[in-house]
Amino acid sequence: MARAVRKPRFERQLPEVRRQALIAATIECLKRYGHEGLSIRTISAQAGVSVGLINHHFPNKDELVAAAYRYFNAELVGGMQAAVGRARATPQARMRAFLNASFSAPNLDADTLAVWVVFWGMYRHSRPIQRVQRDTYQDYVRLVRGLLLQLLQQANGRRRPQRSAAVSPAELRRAAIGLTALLDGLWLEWCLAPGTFRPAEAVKMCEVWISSLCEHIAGERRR
Amino acid sequence: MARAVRKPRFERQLPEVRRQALIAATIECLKRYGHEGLSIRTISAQAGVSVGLINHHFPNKDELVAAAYRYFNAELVGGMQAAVGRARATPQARMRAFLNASFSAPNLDADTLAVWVVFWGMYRHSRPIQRVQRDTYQDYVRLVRGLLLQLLQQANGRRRPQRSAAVSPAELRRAAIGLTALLDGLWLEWCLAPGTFRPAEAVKMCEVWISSLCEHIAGERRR
DNA sequence: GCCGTTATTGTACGATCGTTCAACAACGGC
DNA sequence: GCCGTTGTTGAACGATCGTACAATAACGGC
Repeated sequence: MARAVRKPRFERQLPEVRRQALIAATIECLKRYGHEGLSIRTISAQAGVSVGLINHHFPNKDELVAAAYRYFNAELVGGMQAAVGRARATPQARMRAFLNASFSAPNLDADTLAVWVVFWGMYRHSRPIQRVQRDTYQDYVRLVRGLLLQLLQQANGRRRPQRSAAVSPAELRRAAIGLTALLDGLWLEWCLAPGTFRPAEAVKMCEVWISSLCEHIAGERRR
Repeated sequence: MARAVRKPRFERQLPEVRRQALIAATIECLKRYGHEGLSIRTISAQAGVSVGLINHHFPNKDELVAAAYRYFNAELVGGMQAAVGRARATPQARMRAFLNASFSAPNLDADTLAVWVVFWGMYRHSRPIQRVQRDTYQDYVRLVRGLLLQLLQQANGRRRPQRSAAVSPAELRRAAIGLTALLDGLWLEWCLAPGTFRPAEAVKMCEVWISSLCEHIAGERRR
């Protein structure tokens, strides 16, 4: 009888790989069990490792959660940037790609909202979470402002082709605030009650809002 | 020497009074410590009572938290209705009162947002919280739709005074979805970063959005 | 095939959690 | 002033939490 091949009790992984697996397990636990899923034992069971391993790769639980938050943020912003990058190079097409990505999976999902909400709930009392927020939020703001700036400059240029198509920082600021609010609000509403409207309606509402914004700014300029 | 007046070790309260005090303490703990403030010991300390008293007035912690959520919701909706009730009886004045109340204390407050966020985080996994949400959210929706209906009917009536000023349910539905989204989004943004714009700007943005909505609907009708 | 490195395990510890419950005491009724 | 009702206390319980740590074993280098 051939000697049985002894199966290893566990498999060693590169720290980088294991860290990422633990981060993924953390997010999965948040989706499944909400805030109560954020325990060392729940996460390690989800990842298929022992309780002690987490503290070998992360100094403590807060840092693991912060790393998961960082990854979650990066996934969102990265997905958005990629969607915009795949679109045609016109301001309209880029903005439409951004809106479509905002109102489709994996962003438009009740599980995803649940994860965000738990992270937000920690924001005020967790230093690591605050650090991640500060680092990553700027990327998102830059993306939105960039898309809006292109659109507004074009709208200005069409109305006043002979002059500079500059858009004032104040105008851009207000436009970004408004669009972000409408976007987040619609996204929130849909995730909380998915049946009440279709994602395409949300995209349409944002586009209507943007176009009326372009007209308004151009109108102000002509005075 | 006069006999010292023995000070009572504690004061008995009517169950109604004590329950309300425990609810207030729960909300206060949420404001101060976030999700981690939601422990029996933290809450009882905040209320100045012993750990055992909570389970004398509430069957368990979840029911106390749900009662706090119910109270928090009722405070919001009640405050809004009162603000609208104090306004002049014109649709514009009522809507403006609603918007002003939305973008001022106690609603527009980072502490308040923190409390909401913790409640939202429990929504998917706590039956009692779901029950409260179902009971109270309808009141808010009814208020917003009522205010919008008045405005839209008036806008319709002015454009077509000779005919019925009816507003289709589909139009009202879309209007309510959009206004709620813009409102919530702006409210969220302000609470997260209070410095970026003034509350009055938020009110103005909502009013601009509503007026363009009125024009749009009236325009559709004229075709 | 042995060895050193280190990823991994699993027990153990102290703290804190929600809940229970017997004892206590405040206060109204008489 | 005594009594019954019951709001209130605080110790105790078992469960679960995050973390520490010594033992283990997988795997690459030689």
